[in-house]
Amino acid sequence: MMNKPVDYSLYQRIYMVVRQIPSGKVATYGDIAAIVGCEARTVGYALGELDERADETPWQRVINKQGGISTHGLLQRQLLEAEGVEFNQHDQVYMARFHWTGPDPAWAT
DNA sequence: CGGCTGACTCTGG
DNA sequence: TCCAGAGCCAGCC
Repeated sequence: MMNKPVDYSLYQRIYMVVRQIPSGKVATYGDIAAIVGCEARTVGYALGELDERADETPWQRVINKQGGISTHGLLQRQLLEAEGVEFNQHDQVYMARFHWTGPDPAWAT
């Protein structure tokens, strides 16, 4: 069903995609970037403007490609573990088990 | 309109 | 394996 091309800003689209990540799963900056059509850095910049207290967007589910956390490590890790995401001895998420494989088909634009 | 800032990823040495 | 440089987007003074 063709949704009208909403004039949401790139940042808004990024947040939109992030909210598609189910609890207990994680996605990388590159994944989000590929979906909204921008560079990985831009995704990081967008998330950087979020208030950590803003529960509207599960920013903690977005991690780097290494499966680790770039900054504010502790808080983000705590939140992920609370959702059932496990870390190995390298402080990286078990991507094979928790990596989000993409948006829900029913979501399709 | 110019300049600054910021949660990434890849490549080479 | 560790470190530095490049890439060059969007939003806010």
